[in-house]
Amino acid sequence: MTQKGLKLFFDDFIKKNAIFTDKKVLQSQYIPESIVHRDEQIRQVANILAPALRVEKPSNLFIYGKTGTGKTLTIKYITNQILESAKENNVDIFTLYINCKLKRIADTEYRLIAQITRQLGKEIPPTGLPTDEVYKIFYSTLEKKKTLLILVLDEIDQLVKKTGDEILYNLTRINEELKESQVTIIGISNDLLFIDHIDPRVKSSLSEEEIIFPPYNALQIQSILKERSDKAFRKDVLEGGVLEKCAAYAAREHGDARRALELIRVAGEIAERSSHEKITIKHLDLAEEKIERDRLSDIILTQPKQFQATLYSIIKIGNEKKGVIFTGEIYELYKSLCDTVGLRPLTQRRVSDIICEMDMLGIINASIISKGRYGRTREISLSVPPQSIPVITNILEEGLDLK
DNA sequence: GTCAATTCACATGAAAGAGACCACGGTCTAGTG
DNA sequence: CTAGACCGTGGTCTCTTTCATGTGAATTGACGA
Repeated sequence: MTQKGLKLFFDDFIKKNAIFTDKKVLQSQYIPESIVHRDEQIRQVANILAPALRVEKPSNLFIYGKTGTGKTLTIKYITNQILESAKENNVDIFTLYINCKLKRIADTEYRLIAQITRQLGKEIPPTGLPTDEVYKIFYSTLEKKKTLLILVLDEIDQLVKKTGDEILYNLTRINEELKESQVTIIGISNDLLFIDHIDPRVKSSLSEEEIIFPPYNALQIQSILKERSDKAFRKDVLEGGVLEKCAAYAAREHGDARRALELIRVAGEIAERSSHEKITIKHLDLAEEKIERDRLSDIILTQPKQFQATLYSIIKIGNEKKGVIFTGEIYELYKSLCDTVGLRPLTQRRVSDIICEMDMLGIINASIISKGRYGRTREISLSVPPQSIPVITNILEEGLDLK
């Protein structure tokens, strides 16, 4: 494209009838003015948190629900509202929202406490201090504030899975240590069985109240999509059936509204880029493919070489022989691959874990089977759509310098 | 034929080590008046 | 005399290894009918 051509391109871009009117409505951080299909949950949460406005400590609260069922959205919405009323009535409330899954921010005990303290306005070095020192600093800054802190810990199950439930025990004991301030904890978890796996003492004090967010059904997702897309898109850009199909996709995945919104947004982007005036079902299919592909290459690129080598081995074996693959085969190929690439091979123990991680990430399907006399192993198959395999192979070969 | 013991090929768990990163306090060094 | 460089100690964090233990059904082999 010449430079003059570029100017034309941009001019053209502006003139063209944009598909979006307000794209951010479809992004996951967006908080709408009203939340549909969650009246009951909102009422319950509001009831539980309302005492805060009278400076009484609300009960700790635990919220369960699969991804994309509006947990985070609802909590953010309600805490915002509470803050507003608190401001009007001159009540001293502080709310903090922390996502425990964020890497290098709040995914260990130290980091979580440090992050909370930072948000309270006290700088804490990212490492180097003993953990109980950080606790002390946290207590004293909170004590100085003399406030009621509502602490929202999103994806708390991830944190506990990684670091153990000691941290929860410490958190629930905060109030015993504090005189001037109080803390209410709201835990949000995707894992419905999570609470059964933690220490009973912690359990009783942490989940004084429990609320479950059920998945949306296809109809509900449809109306959510309808409402958002009315704001996000220019009128009549959605071809008939697109919304319905999009909702159906998402309902299939345990009613994940976030996914549905992402899907329709990406479909819109694809349509816009290919200068279509309307979003069709074809765009939707393309969008689904693109999302999956982006997700995969994102995962692969951010993983260490060892992970890539293992995945490459799996793909290679999968190409050569149809059907299922076993851990032993992968490890053998992986070892020789390390030899050719000049990588120090990891132990089988570690590779076994890597395979398990891949399963979690949804790149492969692994299930443990026993072949009786012939041992016990994982039965592995790729769960990547076949058309993506060449793309992935390319990425891997590049990452591993195999060309 | 039946049934318990054996056996395979890993899975899974726990603990601990290596190496990167970092804060803190003490000591050394060079520059300044 | 003092600010800044430098060093040692002690801490966290991630990735990994080492060692130990667990596991489920095909196979084996003893046993009795």
